[in-house]
Amino acid sequence: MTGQVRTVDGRVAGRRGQETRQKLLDCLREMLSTSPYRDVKVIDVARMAGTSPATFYQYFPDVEGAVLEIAEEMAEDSGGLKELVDGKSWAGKTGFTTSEELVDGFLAFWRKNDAILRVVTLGAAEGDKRFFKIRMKVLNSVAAPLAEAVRNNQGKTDKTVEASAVAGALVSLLAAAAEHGKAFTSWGVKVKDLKPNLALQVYLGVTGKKPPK
Amino acid sequence: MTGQVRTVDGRVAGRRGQETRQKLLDCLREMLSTSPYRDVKVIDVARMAGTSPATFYQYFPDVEGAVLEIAEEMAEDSGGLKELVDGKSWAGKTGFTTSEELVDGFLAFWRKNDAILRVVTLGAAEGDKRFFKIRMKVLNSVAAPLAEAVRNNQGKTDKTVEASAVAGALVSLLAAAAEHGKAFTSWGVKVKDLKPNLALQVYLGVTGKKPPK
DNA sequence: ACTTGTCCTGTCATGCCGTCAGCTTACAGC
DNA sequence: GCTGTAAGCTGACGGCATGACAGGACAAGT
Repeated sequence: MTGQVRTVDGRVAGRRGQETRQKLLDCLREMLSTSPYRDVKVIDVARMAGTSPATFYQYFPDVEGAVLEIAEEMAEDSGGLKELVDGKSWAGKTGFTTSEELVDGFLAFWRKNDAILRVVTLGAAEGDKRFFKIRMKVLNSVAAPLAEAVRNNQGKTDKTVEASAVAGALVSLLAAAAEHGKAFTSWGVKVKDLKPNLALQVYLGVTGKKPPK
Repeated sequence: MTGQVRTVDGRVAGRRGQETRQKLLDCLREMLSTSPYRDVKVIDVARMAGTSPATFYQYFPDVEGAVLEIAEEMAEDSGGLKELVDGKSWAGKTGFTTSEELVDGFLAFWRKNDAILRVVTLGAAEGDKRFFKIRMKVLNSVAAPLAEAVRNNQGKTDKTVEASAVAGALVSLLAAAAEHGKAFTSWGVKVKDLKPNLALQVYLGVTGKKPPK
């Protein structure tokens, strides 16, 4: 699908070129997690990678372009989140374990990619379609199978559109908790209680029942 | 409380100075809602205000400093959100109306200030304490009275800490919906259904019961 | 050794950042 | 009206980031 990796001016990148390119992406990633997005400069990334700004511009149109690259890579990676829901049981105690593992996995994924996800979230909020699409891909990797679970476990009274809405709300809540965990602790939620609380919310949303003790 | 407005180098600002300062803030606000945060430049703000970059630096240390100013102003303004909850009844149909009006008011506030709130949210996520504090002030203007409502309307079994947690989760959901409304519509939630759905969630969270039809 | 195509950097023009000295304006005291 | 003082603003400057280009370094094949 992707064809070959190409430079900005259309040349195909060879082995050495791809290494340099990757190194730049890695350094940018590192940079994003240590500096505010607004302060990330091409020259700093290039320096960190032991190369020159000109080299950076051979492979990426600008910082945003390179960020999109990283974000797309992460979005691919987010496909693995599906396995946290797909084919899992939501019955009784097993169901609550499913919920706990989902919360755990989701938060872990977010924490691992928090720097890049911050930028993606900002871009999406600013109305950039490319970032929006990437964000939806990540959220949908959980929301889609979760909606399916809701459909299978909720009563038959609700319409199909409700299931997606419930799943969306739950995923939004998880994302908010992952991105602003500190807000919850300042609301009196102890760090160790955050995951159980979220797991409870998810279980309630999917099954509509209180979990077994 | 605030004392006088001062320039960066310590002079007190007079009438004309305050006007210029305010004009710069207004233009920055405008700028933020039309350009990505990363691309907002001092020189553009100054040009738009019909002044020079040097003047900008007389009143603000940098773009971030000016943004903080706007954000603090907005945080003050957010105090009005309290009235959406304080002294309202959560009983029966009236209760659901309370919930609807809360959702409506919150979303309206967020929409009105969405540009600055995006930046505040980013800053908070990046770990900046000043932005975090401002964000908490906005969220708490709803979360605090909402927690009180939860305590008054939920059963007596739950501990006090739970009420804050529930209120926090609800407010987080509202913020997510306000900031990423498009995500919900792409999950099949029609624009006109978003507010009723949120109102339902809030009502459920506060009272623990389904609303009367 | 020579050729070819990839890869990187030195250099340059441009433009923004952030600071300073110094000019203008407002105003209070006389 | 004159003058001193502080407020208000800007031109100009060194410094740095951006983005483009030409040309040198390098690897691989002939």
